[in-house]
Amino acid sequence: MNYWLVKSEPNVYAWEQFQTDKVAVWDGVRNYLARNNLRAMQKGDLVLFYHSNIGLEVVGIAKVKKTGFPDPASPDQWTAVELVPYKKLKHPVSLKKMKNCPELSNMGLIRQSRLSVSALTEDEFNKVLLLSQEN
DNA sequence: GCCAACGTTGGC
DNA sequence: GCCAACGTTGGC
Repeated sequence: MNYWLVKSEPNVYAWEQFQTDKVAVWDGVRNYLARNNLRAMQKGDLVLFYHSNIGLEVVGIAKVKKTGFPDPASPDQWTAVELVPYKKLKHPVSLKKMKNCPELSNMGLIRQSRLSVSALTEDEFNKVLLLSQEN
């Protein structure tokens, strides 16, 4: 089991829309490191869903439904996956909160904020869930 | 292969 | 709206 974090701008594709859709093709990623992360995803992996630009918080957990397949727009080079909503967090976890948390200082989101798909350790994943229990 | 110029992302 | 960080491009 691996853990990941994906970013989405809520004015482009928000968690609420994702929940309505029940499934989302995660394509359009045009960064090699992010692509490698997409390719490393396994079915059933859990993925934190982060709202960038607006909100700046982790709002839910998604699950990998379909593993890396060719991005329809650029099948030779790029990769897409399919995600389904798994759980909405009880309380969103803000970037500020994560930045203030020493255990999360190595998190991909904080170290390299521009990376759209990053890997998380199990500890980091669990810590974010823990923070989402608090108000 | 280096590096300057430029574009994009995303937090503030 | 600004700017730092990062990736890409292209001239040399």
